[in-house]
Amino acid sequence: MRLSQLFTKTSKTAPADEVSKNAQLLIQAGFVYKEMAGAYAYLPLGLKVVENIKQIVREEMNALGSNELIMTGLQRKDVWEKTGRWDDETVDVWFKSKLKDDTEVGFGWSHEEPIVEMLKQYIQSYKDLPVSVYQFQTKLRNELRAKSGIMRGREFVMKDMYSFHDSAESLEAYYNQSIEAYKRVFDRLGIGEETYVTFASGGAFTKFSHEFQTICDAGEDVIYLHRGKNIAVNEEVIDDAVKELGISRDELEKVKTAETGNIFNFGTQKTDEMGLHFTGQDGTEQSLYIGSYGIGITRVMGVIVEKFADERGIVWPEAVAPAKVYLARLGTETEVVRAADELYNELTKQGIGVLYDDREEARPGEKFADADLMGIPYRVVVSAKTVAANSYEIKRRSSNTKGDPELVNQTQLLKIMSSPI
RNA sequence: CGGGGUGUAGCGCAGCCUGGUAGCGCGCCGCGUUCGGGACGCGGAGGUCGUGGGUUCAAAUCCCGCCACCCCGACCA
Repeated sequence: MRLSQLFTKTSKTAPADEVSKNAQLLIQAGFVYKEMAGAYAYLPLGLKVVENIKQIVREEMNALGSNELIMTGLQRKDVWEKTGRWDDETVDVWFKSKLKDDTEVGFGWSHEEPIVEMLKQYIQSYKDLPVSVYQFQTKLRNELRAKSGIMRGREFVMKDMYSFHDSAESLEAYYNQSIEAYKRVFDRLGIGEETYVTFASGGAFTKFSHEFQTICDAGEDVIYLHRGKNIAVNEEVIDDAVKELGISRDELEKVKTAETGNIFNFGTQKTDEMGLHFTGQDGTEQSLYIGSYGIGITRVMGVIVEKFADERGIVWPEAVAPAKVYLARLGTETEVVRAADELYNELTKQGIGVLYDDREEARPGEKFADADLMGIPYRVVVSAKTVAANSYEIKRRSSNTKGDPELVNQTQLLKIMSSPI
């Protein structure tokens, strides 16, 4: 992508009405636009990040044998009434409206009930099971108060997966597989080491559910952590968990975290309430077991910004960055332009994402500052100097890599660029 | 939803206390000089001062209502 064609601009000043680091930087760098409190539009660069995160999640969900689909934003009242969750007293985040003929409809804050209802049409026999489906959906929740930028909004993108089984054992096996899949997701997103499978309140069927909690000061949760034993417990169930797991509270470290994912065993309650059954091998009607598995896509994006940003701006892990390299062209001399264009074409041809700063009016300092603010992993400079030396200058963005920019030839550059993430 | 704070140019702000021609920086447009870490000079454009009402000869400024945004708390199957 050429910056000269990108309509967004960076700003030297952070927006005054945002306090959270993620919203400030994402707005400053032109990744998101705030439409209203708790609702952000994703601009080209921000959208690229969202899509990169989604793609990683998609690959891992597909590897679990799950089927991607997309449910509707508008939802039926009667479907939710079956489980008593249409009631505003029970679910206090509903956005509701009416059709022209006065039929009440809800805006999807979750999709469990509609998916169960939908699957009644397709699941009748044990031969149809197990089934796993997932989607990336914009969830709409009428939160009393939006906060923390894109980490806690009224409109956000979530991956939600649901699995359906003919036995508790089948569900449990899949549940455990999904834990491993989630770990791979967070590893690939670059926050695996800081994300803990955490015991949390379970609900009707199991004593505990599992949350994926990422250490983050801007998060809303508090967990108790034993890094050595890799045990994490949400504050809300700490007393129960200490008893259950036979650990002492004193050996646990208290840390602030953001809930980036959660998985939940529903047992058969919801399918029974909604009348989703199957015929077993013995010809009798039996109850289905459901698991539900969420990952907050846009929240993950916010957490990544919060965790890695430094005083110069965002620092994206390579796997989610909107581009792998920021190509800064300094100068407008014919040979400089030619060299930069050629490199841009070559990198693009090789499938390497490039943000090409071909702006004629921007001075070097401005380009460097933008490269830093946008958090692109590599910065490559093409200038009269580098052309004369028949080389390119390359520098990593990440704050933990020290050292000045180095000059490399095209072969070396391409080798670095195509190296595994 | 309770408490607190803030709304003035695209962005960041001053002006309000003490009413009297709406200002600064960044950004934007034009010309010139510059050109490796957000350059400089000259010229220029851009404003329902959140909104509705009230007081006054006169309101960005004083009073009342409303709206929006932010923070703390509560809430977060």
